[in-house]
Order: sequence, then structure tokens, then C-alpha cells
Amino acid sequence: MSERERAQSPRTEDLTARARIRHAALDLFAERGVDGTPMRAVAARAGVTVGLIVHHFGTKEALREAVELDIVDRFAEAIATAPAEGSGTDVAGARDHAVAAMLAASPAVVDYLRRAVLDPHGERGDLVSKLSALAADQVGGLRRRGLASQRSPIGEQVLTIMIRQLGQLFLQPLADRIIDEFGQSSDDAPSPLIIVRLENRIDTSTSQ
Amino acid sequence: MSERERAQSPRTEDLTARARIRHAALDLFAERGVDGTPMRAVAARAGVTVGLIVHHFGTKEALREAVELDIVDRFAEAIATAPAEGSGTDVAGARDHAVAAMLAASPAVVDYLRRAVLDPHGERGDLVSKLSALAADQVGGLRRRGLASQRSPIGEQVLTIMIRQLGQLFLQPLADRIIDEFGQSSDDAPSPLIIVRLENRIDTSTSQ
DNA sequence: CAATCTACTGTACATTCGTACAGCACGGTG
DNA sequence: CACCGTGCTGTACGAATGTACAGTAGATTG
Repeated sequence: MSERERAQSPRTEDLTARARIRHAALDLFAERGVDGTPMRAVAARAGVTVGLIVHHFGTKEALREAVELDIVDRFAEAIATAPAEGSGTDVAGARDHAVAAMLAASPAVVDYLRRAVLDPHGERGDLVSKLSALAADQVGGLRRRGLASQRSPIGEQVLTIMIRQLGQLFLQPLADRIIDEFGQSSDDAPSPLIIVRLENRIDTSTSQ
Repeated sequence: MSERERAQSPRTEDLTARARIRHAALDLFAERGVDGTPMRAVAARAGVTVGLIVHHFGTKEALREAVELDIVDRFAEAIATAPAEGSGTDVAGARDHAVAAMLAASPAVVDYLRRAVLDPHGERGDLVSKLSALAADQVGGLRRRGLASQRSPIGEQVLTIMIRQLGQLFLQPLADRIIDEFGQSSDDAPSPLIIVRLENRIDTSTSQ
């Protein structure tokens, strides 16, 4: 479980079979969903046999877990690359930027996240929980350094970070699909940008 | 294929077996996904045997198709109940409200839609296309009566309608999940409201 | 009554899936 | 050399799943 295998050049050929399996699983899980991708497909994509997947991960569920831990790692690494200097807004902005760049560079992560978030799934050891914990750590660190407000509850700040980051990414494919349905406008005009905003609910009963 | 079976009281007992199957399928598809629900589960929920499902729908894929057509029907009926009088904003608002009420009354539709949106599912007349066509018809009707602007492309207006309606519904469970992770704040404060907005993209390269 | 159509049941079958397992090559260590 | 751990292959198997099909009861029609 030492996971020494993270070189800086993730060229598919050079990777350990274990890493190749994990990458293939991420790609396929993102594309077809976890339940929609047989282990045999992962094996084929990774250039190994099914037996090896079992040998390394034991269970499909464990493979999924490894994929999710890898995703959390990518978030943590992206945050770590961002400079932690300046005002609270500076730091938060730099981290937002770093995470956005990482997500833009690996669409499979976005696709997997979209499925993981939209599927209630088995609710245990969830990716959402892990990412929330990561974001909470982040917010907690900023607070301890006096760079984040202590007024609003921490859950709300985490929520803002995650929803704003992920909301747009999740909704964009739906928007693109709809735009595609009316093809004539896709050439001249750029697709509209989706803005996700959070608002403190004043009254829960009125106006849906 | 005459589908006489839509009484005004959808009490489960009174429905045709065919309708009961369709409803059970919608519920289970929404809850566990199409691939995640065996036909045997649908049969059990509907109180029939698997053979009858095959007898009525032929194929699981055809059953899914029937479920989706039913969903489109619900949208169309909701829109039809809204008063079509007053200014364009009035009409559009009334229809938005009617659809929102219908979605609030049947969460299974929302859940199914959430899943349907993220599964491209093979291009064919899928649910997003059908709903887009419905929304386009609606916008077209308003335009013909001079109640909707003819300036912006029709795809954009459809996009606004659908994204604003569905975006909030899709993101809300994610928000609730995150709030739940930090349980202490869920008691006193109501969960924040998610606002989805569309903005014409001025420059695609800057920021994010 | 005979014939037929329809809603419906229960079984059977081929396929696909996750997983278990026996075995092979090979490199390091006593 | 013998031993063993490790990465890896290929086969096999039980469980689950979609679908085909034969058959039954009851209402309708000639």
C-alpha cells in the first residue's frame, strides 16, 4: 500500500500495471459509469487480464475506491501547487484557479465526479464526503491563519467552494446538448456560460 | 397503443397493469438507474410477473422509452394547465410555475431526469431531445403570438428555460449532501438556495 | 358451442458478470 | 542450488439478468 508509483510523466506506457489499471478504470467509469463497465473492459483497456485486476485490487468495489482516492489526491495536489501568499481572497482565488486548471486538464475526473455526485449510490465512504473533508481542511487552515471569515458556518463555506466549482462543470454538458439540438446557432455564437450562485434562503415556504 | 388508461386519480390500485408497470419502472429507474434495476424488480414492485412486462413492452429498452414518453407527457400536461393569458412574462411565469409544481410533486421525475441527462445513451430520440423539442414548441408558440422576443436564437431561450428549471433541482441534492456532512448547522439554518443563471459569454479565454 | 383474442403466469436458456483459483516466469535471498 | 514472494495469465464457476416461449383463464365473437 506504499504507492511509490507517481512519477511526474504519466505517459501511459511507463506506468505500473497497477497505475494503468487505475487510469483505465477512471476513464471507463467516467465514460460509462461504474456499473456500466465490466472489469473485463478495464482489463482490455489497461492491456492486462482480469485476474491481474483482482490480484491488485481484490474487488471491483476496491478498485472504485482506489480510483476515488486517486481523484482526491489530484485535488489535494492541485491545491498544493497554488501559492499560499497574499490576502485570503488571493489564496482562495489561486486555489480555485489551480483546481479549475486540473479539472480542465482531466475531463475524466469531471465526468466521474458528475456521476458520483448525481448517483446517491451506496452512501458509504463517499467521494463527496472525502472532497468535503478536503475542502473543510482547506477552509479550516485559512481560518486558523485569519484568512477566512469565521462568521458563517464552515459547512456553508465548503458548500460555496464546491458548488460553484462543480455546478458549472456539471451543467455545462446539458447546456451543450441542448445547444446542439438547435445546431444553427452553435457556429456564430459561443455557448452561454453557466453561473451557479448560492443564496441564503429567506423563507422556505414561498414560491417553490 | 391507444393508451386510454389515464384516469384522474392515479391511485396505484386502480391502474392498469401496464400503467402500474410503467410507474414502478419510473420509480425504480429514478432510484437505482435503468441498468441498476432488473426487470424482476420492476415486476415485483408492480405486483406482476416478468413475463407480463415482456408481453406489454417487449423489451427493457422499450419500457424505458415508455417511461420517458410518460415523463414528456407530464411536462406537456403541466404546461397545458397553466393559464395562457397576459403578457409574455405572465405566460412564461405561469408555465414555469406549473412545471415546477409538477416536478415538486413527483420527485421520481426529477431523479430520472438527473440520470438521463448525464448518460448520453446513444443519440437516439432521447429524453433531452424530446424535452428540448417540447420547450421549442412552447417558445415558438409564444413567438407567434408576439409574446416572446424574436431577437435571440430560439435555442438560447430553450436553454434558459431548461437549465434554470433543472439546474437548481440537479444541484440541490449535492448541496444537501454537503450540508449534511457538517450536521451541526442543519438544524438552525435553512439550507442555502441554489441559483442557476445564464450569461452570454463575452470572452472564452479569460478566467477559468 | 367453437374459435379466437387478450391479459397473464411460470419456466427455461443463453449470456454476462464478478470472483476464485491453479499455475507460470522470474528475481532476490538463504 | 533450493526456496519463496510477486507480478501475471487463463480457466472455471455460480449468480444474476434479459428474453423467448409454452401454456392457462376469461371474455368476446362467429
